[in-house]
Amino acid sequence: MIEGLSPKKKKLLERVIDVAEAEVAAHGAKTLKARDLASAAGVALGTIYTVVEDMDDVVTHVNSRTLRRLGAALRDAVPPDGDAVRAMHALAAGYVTFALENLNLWTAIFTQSLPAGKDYPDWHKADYPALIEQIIAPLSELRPDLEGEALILRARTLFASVHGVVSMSVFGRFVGVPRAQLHAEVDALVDAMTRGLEGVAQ
Amino acid sequence: MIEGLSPKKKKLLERVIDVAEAEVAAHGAKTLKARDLASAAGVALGTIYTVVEDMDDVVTHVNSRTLRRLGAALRDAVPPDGDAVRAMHALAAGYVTFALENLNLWTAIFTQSLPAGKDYPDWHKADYPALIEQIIAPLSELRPDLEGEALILRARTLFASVHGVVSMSVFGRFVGVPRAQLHAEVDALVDAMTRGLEGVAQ
DNA sequence: TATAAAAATGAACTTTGTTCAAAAAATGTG
DNA sequence: CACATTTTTTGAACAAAGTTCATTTTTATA
Repeated sequence: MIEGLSPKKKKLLERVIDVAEAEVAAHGAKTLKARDLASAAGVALGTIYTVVEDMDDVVTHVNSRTLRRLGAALRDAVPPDGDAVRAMHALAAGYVTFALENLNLWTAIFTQSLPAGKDYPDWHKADYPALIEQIIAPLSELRPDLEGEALILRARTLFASVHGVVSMSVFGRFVGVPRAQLHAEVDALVDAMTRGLEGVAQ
Repeated sequence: MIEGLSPKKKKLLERVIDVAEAEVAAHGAKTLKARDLASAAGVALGTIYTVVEDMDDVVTHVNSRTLRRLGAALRDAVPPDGDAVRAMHALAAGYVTFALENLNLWTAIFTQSLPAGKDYPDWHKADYPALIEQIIAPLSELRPDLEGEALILRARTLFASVHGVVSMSVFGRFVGVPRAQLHAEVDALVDAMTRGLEGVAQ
């Protein structure tokens, strides 16, 4: 990522990501253009290719930033004193709020796709766990019988279901929950999941 | 869509969509190329623009087809004699199976996005309800207290949550449920939602 | 058959990502 | 400091790819 970059190049990379982030936040990842990046960063077209592999790489950097901010938001969301159910609701609400307040950046995370054969770099994958990390503790409390793999698996299901509701709503097409009812419906989902999880065998 | 098209053009449009569908199924929507479409359909480059607005229009046609096939699959999935819980599980399983058996086509539905300002045509939007239509009846049975808007709202939440789990798993990145456990986790989700829905006030 | 309308064509234009030989700047050395 | 060497920057050039449209070809009609 920033491995063997000189301080100067590091600065340039940061500047390029700054500019890209602003553009994605304003208009989405689809309208990112190499020429715009270059001129906004104050360098010639070819120069950005000395700190970045290609345009996907730029978006991946932006997405890593967003994932880290999302991770921090979720860490801050869960109250230190509440019980597990409270924590779950706080996390879900935090996720909804982050998505709504970072619409384009949040969307960019989940709509990028690399050409066949290319894989995401490790430094980017390292940011994925932020999505479910905070869920595991309260879930483990609600389901003391789940451990290790099974616990993580259920945390993933829980996250993905909430993500789906938010995603469908934000996406706007199809049959998403209207924005106004999003928080309420996600709460209902978390309630249902929590109770369901308590009562379900296995 | 096919409004005022001559029989000849209708044939051509069908051929173009056939070719596009095959390409999307094989390699995804990202690699669709106008020149490939034209040569595979046996016409010159410019000719496809006499039956199609642009490349997004082509993908939208393919997606409408897939939505209609998905709708049919879901209609066929629910057993005529089972109870509501059975129906829910059958629908969820049908959705998972369809997604897995139509990976690229199913993905194309949810990853397309039009440039700012453009909206999807009505003939495409008409295919959206297929996603939740079948859910409403069994849900109404499980929640006789929900009617009209509230019932539909909850159906959307239910669909979106299942979709999220499938989507995260198929997407492969992030923290999705491994393919092997997908059916089981979706079942668990539906169980939880069903029980939760039964017990939750409002 | 001659004329008009419809359809098909593909060259040309546009936009965009990416490369790379050349120029410029920075760094090191005697 | 002058020169050589390395590093960095540059932007013209190239390669897709989508889209348009004047021209040609085909079809329909009188």
